[in-house]
Amino acid sequence: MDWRAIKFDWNRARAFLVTAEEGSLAAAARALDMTQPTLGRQVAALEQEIGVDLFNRRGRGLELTPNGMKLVEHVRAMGDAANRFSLSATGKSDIIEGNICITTTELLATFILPPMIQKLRQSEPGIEIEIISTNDESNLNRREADIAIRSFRPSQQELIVKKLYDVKGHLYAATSYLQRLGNPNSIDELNKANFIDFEKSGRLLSLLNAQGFNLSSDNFPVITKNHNVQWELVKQGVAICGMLEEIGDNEPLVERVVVPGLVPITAKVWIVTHKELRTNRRVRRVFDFLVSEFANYQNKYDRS
Amino acid sequence: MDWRAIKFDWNRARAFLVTAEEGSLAAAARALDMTQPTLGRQVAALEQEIGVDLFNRRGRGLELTPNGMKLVEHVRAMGDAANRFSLSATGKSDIIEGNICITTTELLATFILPPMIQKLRQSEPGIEIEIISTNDESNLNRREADIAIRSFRPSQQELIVKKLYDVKGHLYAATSYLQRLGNPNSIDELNKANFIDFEKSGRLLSLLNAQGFNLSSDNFPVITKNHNVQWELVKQGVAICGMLEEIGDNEPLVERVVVPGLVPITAKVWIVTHKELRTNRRVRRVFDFLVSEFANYQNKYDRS
DNA sequence: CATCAGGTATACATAATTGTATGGATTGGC
DNA sequence: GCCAATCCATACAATTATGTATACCTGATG
Repeated sequence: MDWRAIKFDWNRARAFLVTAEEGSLAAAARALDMTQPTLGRQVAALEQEIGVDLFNRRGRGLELTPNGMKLVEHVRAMGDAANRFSLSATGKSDIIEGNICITTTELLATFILPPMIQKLRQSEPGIEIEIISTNDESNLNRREADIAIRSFRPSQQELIVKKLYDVKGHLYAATSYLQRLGNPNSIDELNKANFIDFEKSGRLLSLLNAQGFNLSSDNFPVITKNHNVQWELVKQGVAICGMLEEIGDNEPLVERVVVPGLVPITAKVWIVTHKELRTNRRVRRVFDFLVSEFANYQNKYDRS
Repeated sequence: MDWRAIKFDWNRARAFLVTAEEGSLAAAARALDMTQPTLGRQVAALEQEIGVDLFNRRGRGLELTPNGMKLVEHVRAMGDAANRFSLSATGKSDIIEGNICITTTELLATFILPPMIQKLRQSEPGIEIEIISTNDESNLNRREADIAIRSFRPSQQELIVKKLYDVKGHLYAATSYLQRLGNPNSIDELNKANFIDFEKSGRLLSLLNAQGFNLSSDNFPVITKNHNVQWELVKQGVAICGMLEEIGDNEPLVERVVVPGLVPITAKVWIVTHKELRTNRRVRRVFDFLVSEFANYQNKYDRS
């Protein structure tokens, strides 16, 4: 067999791929933990090697040429295969030391995960933990994380999913704020209150209106995706927001908003990992640990 | 987007792939024009990076571990994509300078191609030519060559095929050898002659027996795939072999074996290139040049 | 059982790649 | 129309990967 077509520097293909996807050399360099000159040189070397202009240098970032757009398909295929390789390789590794990346919501990352991670670090000092706190869905097939903890069952195939616990939440407000509202005693009275939503589309809005509220966007003067910010605003008496029962009940500055007809918010929390990774000792250790910790957490809370 | 899974050194994946396919680090190094220590270090680094043993070091060569066998599937996919990338990239290149690899039979490479290449080199000094002279079928999809000139239509898809010329051949023998045989005048008399075949399976044998000969393997005391060797043996009066009409007729040491009922050997010669390469200026230049040269060649010979 | 061919691993010098620092250029906002 | 931010290209130093030479190992062969 001959390998003429394979002799080229594959790292240059990688540089091409990431640069094309990220849109600029600088962004690609950040993504790959390299420097912009390095990426620039790799891409330039690839262009010279194959004799094809891949990008048009524009003031702001780079732009794929028509040829580049066709060729990026192939390096994307390489990247997909590289992903599968990496995924499968990690699954077959049996060394316990190393990095584990967990992605979860800001709520869980802030209020629930930290003590668990502390405990895990003590029992497994060789495992380094990286937590990506984002409310965006992440793609485990691309190994954006090893383990995800989400409040929905992911749609992707090839994943292992397990229910962690049933989360229960309520509306909370600062005592001072409720007093200012005149201690509302019905849903109707709450219709003039202010709430904090995650996004303009109004997730909380539609949830509450489904329960008999009659809210409009006027009731949501503050919008932030960041749960911590939400919570601080509520503690300061700015508005009302939803919060996990166990967190809200333990915060002295706030109290549950209790009116007839208002039912608790419930959701399920799932832990997810890629099928391939389940066979990795390190991933399995963390996965099982979290499952067990969340079981303890739920039991402890249910009893109290 | 995150690129955790893609950050690893892709050249190490390439080293893994070629080593697995070739069976040893040394062979892989030869295939990639690198040195064995380099390949060894790359593979070792990959093994350490992913924490998986890919090969068992054995005295003679390396042997894939079970994990390695599974993982090589993915790097093979990377390699296939790399192939497609390379193929497509070369097709989109518009620089005329560079290397072109032509594979053809020993016969054509020795007797017909050289003057054409000489002429091409003069008109296109920027194009470097590499000629692979082998009677084995080569795989253009894997870019073992850019252009192939063969006496059969290749079965592979994605190829561009064009008939170059009709080749005519005869049996030739040294005058001295024919005298020793008593200047045979019939096929029957030739049945006691010696011939030279390409391989043990007996391509020439079956060809001649189909024409009324009654030959066995005893008639083929010398077997060599190498046409040059065949031809030299014939000139020395060792045996009879087939040869292109225009070459044989111009060789004073030999003469056509002419007996009643013996018909010329005919075949078609095809030029082949990959579809993607046809759009490459360099390949197209050489391709078109060869088509035109072979047309001239056939005309010139037909008139004489 | 000795020899030889082919293969792998290591030491060291060399070559190539990478990072740092910096200049120049373009875009978007005020 | 200017300023700030962002990005690309280049010079030089530091790091890293590579090749050469060589020792050592294994399996085939006579």
